[in-house]
Amino acid sequence: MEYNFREIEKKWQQLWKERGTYKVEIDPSRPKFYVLDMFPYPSGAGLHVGHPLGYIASDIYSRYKRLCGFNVLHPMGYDAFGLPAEQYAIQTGQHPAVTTAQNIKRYGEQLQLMGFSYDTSREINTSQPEYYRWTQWAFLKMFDSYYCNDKQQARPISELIAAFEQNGTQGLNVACTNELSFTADQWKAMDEHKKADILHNYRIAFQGDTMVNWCEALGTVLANDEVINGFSERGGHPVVQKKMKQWQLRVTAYADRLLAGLDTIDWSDSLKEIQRNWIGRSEGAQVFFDIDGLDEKMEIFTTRPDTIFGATFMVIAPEHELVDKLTTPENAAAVADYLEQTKKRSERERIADAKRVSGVFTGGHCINPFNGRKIPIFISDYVLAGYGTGAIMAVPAHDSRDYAFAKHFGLPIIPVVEGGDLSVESYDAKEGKLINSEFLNGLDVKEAIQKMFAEIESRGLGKKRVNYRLRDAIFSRQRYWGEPFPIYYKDGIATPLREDQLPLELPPIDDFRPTEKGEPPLARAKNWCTPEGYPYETSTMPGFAGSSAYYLRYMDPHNDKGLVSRKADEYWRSVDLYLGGIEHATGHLIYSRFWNKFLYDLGYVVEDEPFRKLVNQGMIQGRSNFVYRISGTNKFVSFGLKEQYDTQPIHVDVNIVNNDILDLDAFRAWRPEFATAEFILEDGKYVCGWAVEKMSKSMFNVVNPDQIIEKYGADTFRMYEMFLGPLEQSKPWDTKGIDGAHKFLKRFWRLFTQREGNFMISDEKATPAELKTLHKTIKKVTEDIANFSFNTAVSAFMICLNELGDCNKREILDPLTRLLHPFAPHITEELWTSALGHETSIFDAKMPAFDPDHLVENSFEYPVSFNGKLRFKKELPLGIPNSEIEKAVLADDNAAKYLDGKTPKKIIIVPGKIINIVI
RNA sequence: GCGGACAUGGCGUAAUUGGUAGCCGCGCUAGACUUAGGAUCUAGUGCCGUAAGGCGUGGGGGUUCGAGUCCCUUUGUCCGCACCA
Repeated sequence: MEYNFREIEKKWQQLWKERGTYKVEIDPSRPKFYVLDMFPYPSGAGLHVGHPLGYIASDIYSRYKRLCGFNVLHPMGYDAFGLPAEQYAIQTGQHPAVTTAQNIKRYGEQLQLMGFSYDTSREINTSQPEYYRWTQWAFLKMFDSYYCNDKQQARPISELIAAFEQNGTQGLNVACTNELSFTADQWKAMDEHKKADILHNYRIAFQGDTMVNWCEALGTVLANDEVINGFSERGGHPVVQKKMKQWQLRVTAYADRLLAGLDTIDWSDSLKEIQRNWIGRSEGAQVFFDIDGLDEKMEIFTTRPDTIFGATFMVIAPEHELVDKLTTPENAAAVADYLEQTKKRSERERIADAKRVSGVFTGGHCINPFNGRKIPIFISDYVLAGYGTGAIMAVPAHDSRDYAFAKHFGLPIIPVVEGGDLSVESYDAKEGKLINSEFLNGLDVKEAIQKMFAEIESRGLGKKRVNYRLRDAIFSRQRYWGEPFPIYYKDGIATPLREDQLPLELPPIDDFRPTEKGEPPLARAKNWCTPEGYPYETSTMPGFAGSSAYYLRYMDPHNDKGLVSRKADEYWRSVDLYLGGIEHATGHLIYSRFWNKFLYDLGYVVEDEPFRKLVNQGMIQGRSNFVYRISGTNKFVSFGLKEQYDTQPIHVDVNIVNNDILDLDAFRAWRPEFATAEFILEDGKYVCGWAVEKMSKSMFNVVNPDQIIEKYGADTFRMYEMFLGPLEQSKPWDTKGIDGAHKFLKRFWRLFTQREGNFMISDEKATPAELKTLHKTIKKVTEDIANFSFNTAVSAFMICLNELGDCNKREILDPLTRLLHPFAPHITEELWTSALGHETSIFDAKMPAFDPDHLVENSFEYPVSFNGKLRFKKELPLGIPNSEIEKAVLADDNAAKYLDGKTPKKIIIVPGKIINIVI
């Protein structure tokens, strides 16, 4: 009986569906385990072989945990709002909802083919009102909250209003955009507009002016992580800086907790490091400098207050608010000119000539508060408006950027730390003795920094302060295909809807472009206003909104009373294993943690961190094939001979190439222009060249899982993807090699059917050797799954079959089938019921237990070839003490010769063998 | 520039975590069965050498009885951040 994978896989996928095999419910009698994949954005191209890598790994883990007795939640869904569907709609007029639904259907079919154990009754789709209602709900909660630094917690905004009425801003320690100061009376005297404005300064979801990444081609703003080197992540369009009023989320309020939380979760060090860098915490001092001739002070941030005696000038960002006041009439023209110049330079250009020094003198001066010296104030775009206070004290002797600036403008350079050669470059190191610094002289840098913190505070010049690189998340997009904000404008004041008015559904429109006035497409919607006629917000939420709390929704996907019920949340708690790509390190994985912590503060969820363990699967790249056309002809020369001709490489569809050998007929049929192609072969074959590239249609290197499954079956596909290499590693897809995995399954099948061609299982007792092989495999595979080392687990199965020969004993095959099930669910399910005769699904079986008794080595050998002098091989029974082994070694003739009368210093013994004898 | 990861046969990789380097698979070679095989099975396959033997984990150095593994140095590849004060 042949291994008919097509029939078997179809049969079981059907049965699983009918029986609802993978449906899970809360079950307090069993421990829970939550395994989640980062849900896909359903693109029009469908899945290629790279996408399922993580899904296969998580499915293996889910099934394994289930077989270990856990109640496993393993859901899947779709991140369905997003730019590509909208871009497609602009081009074709097709409503994004329509194309998205089509794509989801296609994805669902493809996923189904791979035999995943998803509870499909929990499937979610972020673009459906039943789902995004809760995204809007969370937004309302954020709008209605501020962050209290003392309590380290989000609190209702009403508390803050009460505090303002009592004491104004007196004694306030809360997260805010700008430090404001007013009394209770002033607060009470403000009108509604003013109060609303002030509150935006404190809300966790708030509106405010900010420099944004504006993408003209897409007609929308983008978050920092959506911009790559000045181009949009999606589409690769240029992005410029622009000041705009935008909805934002006060992620910065959580910076410290986001940082601290990293120590409590089981993520890779490299990923944690990326997040730490992204948050970019730095300790320093806020210092106020007097401005010569002005009443105001210049606030700066520095991590090196110890170098303040070396500050020979100040630099402010072009966008700094004091620019106008500082500029003296004689410098006005030059300053205006410079500002004009920097405005024109896009972010990209600024990055491109990061090394070019540019700047202009304002004419204004600051007074160094420690030595009273007057120092000039410059404007330069190397100081960023968005970081710190947008102003710095420049210490050219100990900061390379300040050094370059000082050299360029001929400014004085005063060393204040010993070391380095200032004629060549600045000395940036954080070590050495202080000089030229009055009371700091002789101190070590680290001591001096601490001393200065104290001095600055005691002299009332400023405070010790922590600064973050992390910015508040810009939360609005001038686009159609996203969640509408549950906000309307009453007399121009942003007003939230009530919770019972949710969801605010996305209205239908038929033209998806921005309006002529440059408003977002939603402005085209008819009656986009409340029943009273107040207009709704026309921008929509960004891509990360819907994916920030989706893991909570899976716990209780049909609840219409809340995002997740307390009961479901208390049972499922948080994701135990999260699988996905590293590309979400600074986007989704930050926002989700923020979102979860916010809900935690409000008491809606019980866990502070959403993803306990996270594994980043590598990316699967494409392996492109090339043919070599002899220039100006329709003749193609095989790879090995191409040097003899003048050729051009041409991408060829990898699906008509097998093991780098071109299928000539298929090639001629591929495209009309190749119908008459001629070939120069080597050894009768046309060998193609190859290269590793991104998997994409234009490279003709997309391998479709459907085709692989059609040819080899899902079980083979699953095993082969795992066998390809370590899960975390990126690697090119190469179909060649899949035969090995397929051969393994055929051999496995044959063990059950080898005699007569029908299933035939022997009830004979297994030999010790067979048991040893079985238990060795159980041990290895179990450990490998726990370590996410699926490639070595697959190897272990192959070794197991090599060792078993044609053993068809139940005592071996029954546990082996269970062990293999997570990897190859269809074939094992079939064999479990048909060949082994079990009545219940193998998915409800138990993982075989590993018994160390069967692993006992039966002999101790010491084949040693040491320095080419000592050679012997003896067998000793295992389990004897080391002293006995040593005695046996000393009694050996060859060893005696080698030792030549000397006593060995040490005999190095590891289980099963002697490694070395040291004289 | 800063931070991180990696480097092993023709290829993907493995190595009990400091203990016989190259497991498993692909590919290749030879053979068996077969009308045929892109099926199956057997044997071989790191490199040089007929062999004995020698050499081998990017290069150089070190620690150790012993290093793919640890340390220093160097080269190369990939990734993250990038004027972050």
